[in-house]
Amino acid sequence: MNDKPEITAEQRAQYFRFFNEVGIINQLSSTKAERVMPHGLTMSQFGVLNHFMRGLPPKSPQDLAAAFQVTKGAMTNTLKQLDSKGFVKITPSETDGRSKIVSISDKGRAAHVDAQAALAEVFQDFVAHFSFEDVNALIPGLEKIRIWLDENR
Amino acid sequence: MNDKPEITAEQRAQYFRFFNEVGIINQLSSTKAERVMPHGLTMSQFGVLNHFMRGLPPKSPQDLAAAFQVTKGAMTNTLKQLDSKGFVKITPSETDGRSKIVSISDKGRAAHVDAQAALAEVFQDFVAHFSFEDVNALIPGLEKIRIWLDENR
DNA sequence: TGAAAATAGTTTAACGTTGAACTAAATTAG
DNA sequence: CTAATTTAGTTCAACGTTAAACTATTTTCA
Repeated sequence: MNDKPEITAEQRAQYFRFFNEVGIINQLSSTKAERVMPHGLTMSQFGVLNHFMRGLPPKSPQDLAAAFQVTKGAMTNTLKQLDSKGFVKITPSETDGRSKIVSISDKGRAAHVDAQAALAEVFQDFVAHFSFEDVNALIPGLEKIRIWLDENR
Repeated sequence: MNDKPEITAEQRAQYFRFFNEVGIINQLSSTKAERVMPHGLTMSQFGVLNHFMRGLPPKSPQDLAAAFQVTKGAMTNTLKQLDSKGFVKITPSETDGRSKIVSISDKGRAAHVDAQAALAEVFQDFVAHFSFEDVNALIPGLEKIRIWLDENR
């Protein structure tokens, strides 16, 4: 009938299963983490702080949205809350009147330390059950899939 | 200072990275899939139909919530919409006055066929880029982590 | 058997997300 | 140069989720 690559029903079920597992892991882990987060931080907010704490330079909201693969609207929302807590500095770009530059503040750095500690507590058990090698082995495969999904959305 | 298992900052970053990749994959894939879904089906709704199409017997909302690892409230919401579309039958349990029994309807079966076809279209490219073996290799690791997270929420 | 505890399901508020509509500024082309 | 297009950011409605409060049953056990 057609010459497209065919897969069996069992294989299709396994592909589906992959996305199912990913969905449940995401749901359970972020709920678990957010429950212990200090300063009312969400994982999205923590992600932005974490980004800058990794030594990355100030970025525009647009660049942050791209880095985290969320819409501009979602990033506006996240940044608004970080700003209201004084955890980031947002200044207008000097070279582009449409754009802004986001960087982390000292208060944000302190909050990140607290959040990191809270997360470490939660991940204690996880780390005890899943070795670094176990988790690390999964990352290249996940990364390839994530990149492809990003390029083909 | 303490005798808990210590991990390096680099290792902690990799653990964090794992959950990051999972989060992005989940977000991108479900948005992509939901965009082409027929009958206004969400992935949650499709999941329930799919569950029954795999030949599994009728179940209570509670059992479905457990199977999909969502709260009872979320499952109430999903079932309400499937019911309003006539895709499931919901009848009171005959042995327990608190409980109900959910099963798929003929209309639901037909909708699932349509949805499966729409998904197949979307996954066409994905399947072409990621072999069954690639994806399959990730599942046992993900499953172990999902089970642990479920048991330790 | 009767009171207390557990369980099934619903409802509601709060939240983060998408997608679309919108404003304002910058870039591109005729 | 000016008009059309693109880009950065905001706002808003819709949606699915959690958590918590609630009703109605069932189970436990003293």
